[in-house]
Amino acid sequence: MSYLSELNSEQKKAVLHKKGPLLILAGAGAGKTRTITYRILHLIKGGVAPENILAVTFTNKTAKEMRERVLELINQDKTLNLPISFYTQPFIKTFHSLGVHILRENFRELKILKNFSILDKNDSQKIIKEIITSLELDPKQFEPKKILGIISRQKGKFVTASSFTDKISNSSQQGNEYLLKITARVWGKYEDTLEKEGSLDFDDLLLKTASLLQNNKEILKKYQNQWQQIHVDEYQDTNKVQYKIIQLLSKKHQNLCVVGDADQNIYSWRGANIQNILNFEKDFKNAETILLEENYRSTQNILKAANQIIQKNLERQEKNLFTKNSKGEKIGTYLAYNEGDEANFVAQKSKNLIEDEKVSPKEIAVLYRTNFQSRILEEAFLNASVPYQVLGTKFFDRKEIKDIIAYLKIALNPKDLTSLKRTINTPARGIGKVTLIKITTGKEDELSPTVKTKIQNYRNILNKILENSKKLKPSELIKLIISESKITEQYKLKGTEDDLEKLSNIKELVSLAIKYDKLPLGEGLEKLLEEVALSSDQDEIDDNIGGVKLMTVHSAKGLEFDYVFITGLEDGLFPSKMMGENSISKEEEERRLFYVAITRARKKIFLSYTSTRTIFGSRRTNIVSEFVTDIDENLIEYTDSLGDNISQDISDEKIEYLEW
DNA sequence: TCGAGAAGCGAGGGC
DNA sequence: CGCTTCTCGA
Repeated sequence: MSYLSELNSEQKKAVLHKKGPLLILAGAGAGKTRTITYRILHLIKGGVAPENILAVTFTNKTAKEMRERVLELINQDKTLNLPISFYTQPFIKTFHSLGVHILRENFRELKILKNFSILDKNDSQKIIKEIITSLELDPKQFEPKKILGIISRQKGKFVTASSFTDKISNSSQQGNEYLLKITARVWGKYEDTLEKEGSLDFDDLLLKTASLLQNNKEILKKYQNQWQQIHVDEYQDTNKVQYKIIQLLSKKHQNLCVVGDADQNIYSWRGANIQNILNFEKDFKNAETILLEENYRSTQNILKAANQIIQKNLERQEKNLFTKNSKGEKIGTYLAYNEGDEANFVAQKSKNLIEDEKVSPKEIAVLYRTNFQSRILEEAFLNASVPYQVLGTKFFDRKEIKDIIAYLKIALNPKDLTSLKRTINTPARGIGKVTLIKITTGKEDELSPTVKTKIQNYRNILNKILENSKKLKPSELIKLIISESKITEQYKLKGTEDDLEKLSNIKELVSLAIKYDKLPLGEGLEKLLEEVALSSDQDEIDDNIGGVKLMTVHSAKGLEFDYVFITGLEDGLFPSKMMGENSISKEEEERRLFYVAITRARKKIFLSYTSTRTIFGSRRTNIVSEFVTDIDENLIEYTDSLGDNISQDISDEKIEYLEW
């Protein structure tokens, strides 16, 4: 039982908990991953079959790490002699891939295509826009993004298109009544389109799973028996539908272990329902609650600052993180003239850390509230020749990659009109808008012979891909797509830097596909497309590249670094203040977001802010974020542009300094 | 149908 | 300021 000695008493309690609901409230850096993985090991050692264990996370990265860690623990354990194969592993997945798994296994019951396409947000938005136009409405007045946002939020609350229509006609809505009515109409058509195309959007992956489990006792029973021990990570970020899935699956055996931290609920805007974690003890009878408050990650100073920040929130479960780590360095702050100055400071300070203090670049993170802040930072890192990696420009979102993937998607799902539209004239084949309309509305005989030939050529390409999709391995199939579609030729013509990058991305796609080659034919392609659809920003992190990581605070959730820069700490930017959104709960969520940012750091934090910043081409004068002034003075030091402590010089003028 | 150039518009966080 | 959409001529 040596592994138990590696745990503190509370962690041990959680690991030893055998039956019934368990709520683990784990502060940042309190070892929750460790607790879950050890718990899974302990269950297996106690005789639970690995395949009866389910663990659900939010990102692929966490799922993958957890899976690897569990397998490692199992393999290390001398007393266990389990033949662990792919099919007898604990099932450790993200919510969305769990959904995909269940939906594919039950496609007949659901009357959906086995190889349904998964739409990303862009695809969905395009469809919404087309519908708005087709209803002879102005997409500028009824913004597709906004309407999709409403739909997505509703879907996350277990509302369907028809129940939404009922809901809005029954309620005496004020003001936005008209928008909601339009939304209901658009939504109905949107669902029709998805059904016709054999596609599901992100929300469907969860929503359809939940309703399947709710409406079909037999199927539910099967999964309840399959997964007798269920774990959920980041429980504070689950929405109503995810809650339902978990509640149904755990209903029979009642062995549900959820881990979370209400202070790190930062996704309410996409439906995360903080009540799920606050009400756990009410929802699941006889639940045991364990509090993990010892932090193993950060210095005392960092933790003190974090506690000071979060204590200002009213809606929270009282909890106080402590650490046995050393006091550590003070929190650095830098006041910049403008965003360029700020970026140079960050890049320069990083350079110093790397060169003078031998810090590994990958142990440094630069965080910001919004993605547009990354541009100038990236520029500064480039100029300073400091290796870096920007998260947020997803590989699978690049045009050249999406184009090739669209060909693949058609191979699996010929009804996928979204992918057809994407590929039919990529690369340019002289098939334009008018032709496309004629094809999709069945007026093909009206086309001229030359156009008909062009269409036929395109169809020949598709057929060839379709035939070969049953014979070739994923990477081979992609090579075939590239050669048949002649997609790379346009990039080979001029050979600009941009083109060369696209070509190398395409090469990378081929090598990325190789890892699916060893799976059974068909399944490999399926899994590849699943990765494409469900990959997240965090999954882009490549520790082999090893540069300084630049990312939003949201993407940094769950990660940790020795050195963390938190930039743009200006009132209105962070905390972000969007028009018409100044509720208390929004303010508290911004605060939680800052709390997440701070608790990423092990050794040292730098806070930076600028007195002027150019946004949308216009210059703005800022005042410092309340988050900076909320931290006790004696935890803070003031830094000059080289990162040297200048607190002494500045202490006299400090008040002015903070109030410009 | 295509591509260049002009014009207009919009700017949060993400599986 | 940068991206998308629109417009127009070839």
